[in-house]
Amino acid sequence: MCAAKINATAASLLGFLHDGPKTGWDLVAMAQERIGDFWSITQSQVYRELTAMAQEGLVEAGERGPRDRRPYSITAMGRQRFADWLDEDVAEETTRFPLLLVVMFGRHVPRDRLAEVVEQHRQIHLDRLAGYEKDLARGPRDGTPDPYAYATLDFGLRYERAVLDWFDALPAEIRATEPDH
Amino acid sequence: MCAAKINATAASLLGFLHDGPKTGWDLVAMAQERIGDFWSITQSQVYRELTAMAQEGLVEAGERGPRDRRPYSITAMGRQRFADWLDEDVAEETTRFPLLLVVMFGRHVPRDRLAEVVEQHRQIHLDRLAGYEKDLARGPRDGTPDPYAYATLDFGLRYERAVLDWFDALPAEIRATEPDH
DNA sequence: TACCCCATGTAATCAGTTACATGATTAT
DNA sequence: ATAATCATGTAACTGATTACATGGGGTA
Repeated sequence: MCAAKINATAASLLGFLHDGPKTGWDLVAMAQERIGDFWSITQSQVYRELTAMAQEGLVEAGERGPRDRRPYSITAMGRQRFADWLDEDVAEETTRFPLLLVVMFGRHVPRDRLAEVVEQHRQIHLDRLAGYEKDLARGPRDGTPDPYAYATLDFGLRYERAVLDWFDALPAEIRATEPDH
Repeated sequence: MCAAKINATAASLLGFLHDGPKTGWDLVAMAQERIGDFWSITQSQVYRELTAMAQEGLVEAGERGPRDRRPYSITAMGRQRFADWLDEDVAEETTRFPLLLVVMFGRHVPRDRLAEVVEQHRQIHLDRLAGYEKDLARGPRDGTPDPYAYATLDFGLRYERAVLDWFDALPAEIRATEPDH
């Protein structure tokens, strides 16, 4: 009942808790901001993992503060388990890209509809790229450069640029609406 | 109890069934080959979805053939539901990239370990790119060019190239092992 | 006082993964 | 005969998502 492997979501929470106690609410916001672009976490998960980790002794709940805020801090066991997680094999990324499904089944999709969907998603990626570029321009949150955070941002930038290049290279069958005449 | 929304996995199966009856086994292989790179499907899921869709009347099970092969064919209702699915909003892609978590928490990772993990994954992406390039060189499976399949392959190529460029641009703190002297 | 945001938590469901059990057919 | 592969299916579990319920605290 002790050395159960933790999952990446729980590990992330432990990672954030290295910087000091945080409430579930804080962790949700923090995860959204710092890893939300490549690791989605919901509020439900956070509270569940915190409860579970508290039971295992990886984190400790502190006194409830105003508005029922309950800060959790990481324990020595929690640090150990986080280090263990870092020592395990790192899984490959999983991508599930519904748009590519629609494209693959493109011959069953009315041409105008396909072009519409494609254009919608191109816009999404344009917006995401713009967001990343704004983050880049703003620089590190606390002024001190963090090569690790920068590297993940750089990934986002390169990814979105690659996706946009892909959109631009799509053939007319997929990208353009039927000429009307 | 009728118009329940189908999920993307079920929709994909319906998509494949447009080309004629297929068994669960066939569908697993087909999905792996044609959409496996951006939509993972397990054998368990396929059989479960087929059973469920049969109950809803979206597919019909045929006679069992040799080796208990049981071909499913799509029904009119199935075609309709597939078309409905194509008409819904297409969800954004979800990416879960454990390596980026490790990088983000890089300051808690021993330097050599970090470099090791990074190198392992660079190799994975090199291999994937090589695989895609081979697919590209081989051309369409049945000789007839398919712009839709080509577009998804093109995505894979661009994605892997972008990831590799990212690896190459990583700073020494992340990519290089400690110089020993 | 009324309203909005902060904050925690539960319930229900859906989706995905792993592992296993079973038997048929083909090839050696 | 036996091993490998084809083929279907179930069980158990883990993880992720959505929706909802509850109440505190600050502000207009």
